[in-house]
Amino acid sequence: MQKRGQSTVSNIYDELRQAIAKGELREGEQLKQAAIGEQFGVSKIPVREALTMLEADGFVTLTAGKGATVNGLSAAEAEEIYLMRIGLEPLVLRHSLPNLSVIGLARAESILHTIQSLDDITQEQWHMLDHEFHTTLYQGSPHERMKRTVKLLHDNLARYFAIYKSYGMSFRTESDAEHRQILEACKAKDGERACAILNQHLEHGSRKLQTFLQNGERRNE
Amino acid sequence: MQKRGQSTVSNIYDELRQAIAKGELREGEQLKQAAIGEQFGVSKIPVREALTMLEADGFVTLTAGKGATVNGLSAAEAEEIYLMRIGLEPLVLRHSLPNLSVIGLARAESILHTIQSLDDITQEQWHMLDHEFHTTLYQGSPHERMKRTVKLLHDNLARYFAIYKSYGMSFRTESDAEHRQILEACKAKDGERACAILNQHLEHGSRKLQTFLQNGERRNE
DNA sequence: TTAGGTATGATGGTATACCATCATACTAAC
DNA sequence: GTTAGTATGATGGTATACCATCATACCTAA
Repeated sequence: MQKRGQSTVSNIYDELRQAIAKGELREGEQLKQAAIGEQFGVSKIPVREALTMLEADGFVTLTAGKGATVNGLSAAEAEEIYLMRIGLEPLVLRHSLPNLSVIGLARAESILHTIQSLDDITQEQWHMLDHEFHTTLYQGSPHERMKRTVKLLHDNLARYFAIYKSYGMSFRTESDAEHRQILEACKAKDGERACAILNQHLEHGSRKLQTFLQNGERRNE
Repeated sequence: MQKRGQSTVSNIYDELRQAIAKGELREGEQLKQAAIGEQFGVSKIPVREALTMLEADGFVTLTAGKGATVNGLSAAEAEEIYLMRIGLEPLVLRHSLPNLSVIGLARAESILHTIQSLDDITQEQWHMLDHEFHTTLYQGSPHERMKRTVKLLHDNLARYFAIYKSYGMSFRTESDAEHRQILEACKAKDGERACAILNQHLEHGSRKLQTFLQNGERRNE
């Protein structure tokens, strides 16, 4: 029953979350406890706990007597998530910067290199590396709660990135350029500047996503 | 967070959260599922779900094989919560302001009157009214996710306010004065100014709480 | 033919039961 | 007397079982 180290519940949680992020589970789809339990070879109990956690994290909605349904996506929600990122991430970065080690900066740099060296990169990979880059810069911050919230926001955004065939190469190059600028400011320990660019970076990301959400070609439908 | 009707689970969740907020359950205390279940006349299953939610909301920690323990309080966490409020609430207020109805403003004003008219007010009452005031001003915002997060932050802060015999009348009067200034700026639809004062208001709140956490007299211990 | 009601099946919610694990205490041996 | 090992009880985790509720489809009656 017990998979080494990881608990049953978090396994189910991870699998379901990935399935939702990848769009394998469509919006509005009902998640049936018995079916999921059978799929994982467990009973409904751990499934219910995983669903409860998914609700807390904003991926599904539990309605009494009707079970869990996958939350829908909307341009408004995407904008809101970016707004929260704008509110929180510059603060995290600013508090992280003084404690950011040379090693951390080097790791961030290597992530940027990885992104640029990979010519043919999937949307998923790119988004993961993007997340990794930001997270690395935040590692100096002692604010675990904020970082957890930020991670959740990134995870929720992943769904939006996933539903597009191509997110536009132009966006990526612009984004990567901003990443580099942020990194340079961090190296120079210029918190003011780093935050300003990060802010801009997020504003740009938000706007780009909005235009895609209005004009872009959906992957599923 | 979780509404899910007035189900058994949310009842347990609410009761436990209140008990934690009031300090009836001390930090580090182990929450035994069987005992809680018996107390509510239910089995462990709904209790476990309530505990899962409490963990998601930051009140307890679930460790595999050891159950749930009440999270500790720390000056660092209090500061972090205020930092998140500073990051988020001005944004919410700014987006709420254009949609804020006259009725909403009137309600906020009446809350201020209530606070000032009540001479002998408990810490709990004051904190609830404070929360109510802020929430009312945010009601014009369409950003449900942000508002949910902000509410969580307020709820977590409630624990810190609860552990002190008196939170200091001087703080309250200063805070109330700032409330009024915020309200006036909102009435004038001056978002810039309202946000600036709100920011200051939160900074002050954070600093006051910090000094109390370092010097204040604990209620329990 | 249509509408309404009932029956049946599916699904969610919760209690009971069982097992694994951890902590604690007691006993035995050095 | 102290320490280590084992046994027992407490507790958490999960499966099974049962019940309530909701949806759907079929049947009956107007």
